[in-house]
Amino acid sequence: MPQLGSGGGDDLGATDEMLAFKDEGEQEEKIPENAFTERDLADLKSSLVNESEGSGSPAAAAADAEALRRVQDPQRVYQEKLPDHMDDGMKHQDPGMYKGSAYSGYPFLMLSDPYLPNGSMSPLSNKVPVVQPSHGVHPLTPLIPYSNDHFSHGSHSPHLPADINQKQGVHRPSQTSDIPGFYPLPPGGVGQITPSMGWQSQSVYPLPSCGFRQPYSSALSAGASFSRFTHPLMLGSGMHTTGIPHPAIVPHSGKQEMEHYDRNMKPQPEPKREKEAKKPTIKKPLNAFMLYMKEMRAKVIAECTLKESAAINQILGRRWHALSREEQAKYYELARKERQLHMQLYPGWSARDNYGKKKRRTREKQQDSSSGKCVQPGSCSCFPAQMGESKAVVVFYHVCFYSPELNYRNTHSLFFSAMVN
DNA sequence: ATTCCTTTGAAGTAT
DNA sequence: ATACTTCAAAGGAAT
Repeated sequence: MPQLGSGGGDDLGATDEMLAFKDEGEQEEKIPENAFTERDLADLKSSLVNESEGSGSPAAAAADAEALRRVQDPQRVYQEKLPDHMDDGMKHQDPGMYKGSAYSGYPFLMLSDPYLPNGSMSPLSNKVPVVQPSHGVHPLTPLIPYSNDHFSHGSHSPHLPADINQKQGVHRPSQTSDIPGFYPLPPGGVGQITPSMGWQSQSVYPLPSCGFRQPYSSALSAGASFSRFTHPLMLGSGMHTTGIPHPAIVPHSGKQEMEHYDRNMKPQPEPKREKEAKKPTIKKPLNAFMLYMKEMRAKVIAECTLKESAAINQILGRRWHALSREEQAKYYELARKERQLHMQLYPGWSARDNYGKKKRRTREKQQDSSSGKCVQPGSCSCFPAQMGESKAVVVFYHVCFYSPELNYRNTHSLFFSAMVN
């Protein structure tokens, strides 16, 4: 049986990479996993103050921008340094977005230019192992679903094809034979989830925020919450087609549909078409960082007075980078299993299925601002021009820059010319 | 009521 | 092959 972390032939895990961030200036010293540094707080609070103090004046706006830049520098530094510290095969994301700002020292005058495909289920779906899927489990705590006990006792299930074709003609990454090992089916098909042993028993999902106000032990709370807390989604439509509720399945678009599902089977006089349109959405499996956030968010909230998720997430991002390889490996492994389980449960599902379900103003903004084609940064055109009786060589630059810190994109044209007789 | 913000990673699309 | 985009969670803030 394939071993965890063997990596051999595991396409799914191929993208699980470790990050080693050990050389980021001030963060060189490793931040203990459970220690919320005062610097985190200070940074965050100062950033919040800076943001809130902004006024409409240009000077203040500049100050805000600078403050924002300072606050976000750590992340940018990480991004910039990422390639230097990636392990083999590490994917580098959005490098361009975080490259040095074009602001500094700009020497020129600038002329601004204005899972349930068709309801079909794989045969696997009726054979969901009892092992709690990671979706339903607080990923950190228990790790229970992924404990060695579960894996080591698993027998290779004949029900699970080594390679699942998820969509017609679409070859998804091969399911490796270790999947059954992760989610073993007890001999004799005992592994089927019964209505009483489904996702309800797991509380991956956050307790009410007030529950985090007290000193918090993730292991304790998560473990203790197994039977006491039920994810709200599970009350409604978070059901797998097998009848197995799964946190990844949520009503298509939030509360309204939730209400629809919550009304305990009351027949809703809806047009058939509308009903079809409201198929529950199968969420993406959580990646390593998301799993980490789920676990650590509560701690961070408990350790500071911050509530804003954006601020919390900044801290979590920094702490994530401060984790050791081993610590991160734990989450990468969890995430890998999440994906594997997700693939088993929703063989035909694709992340694309959820595309376009979020309306984003930023997307529109970006499209607007980039609608005037962003010329290749640094591109230069040089052409002779006729100016009266003289000729001029005009060098024309289009400089396109984008500042992620300021969420500002602009294209500038600049030129200089030399008269040639 | 809806979207934004903010993070990283996976997976999708576009070139 | 590479670059870029979208979404996953969270919840206060902004629209």
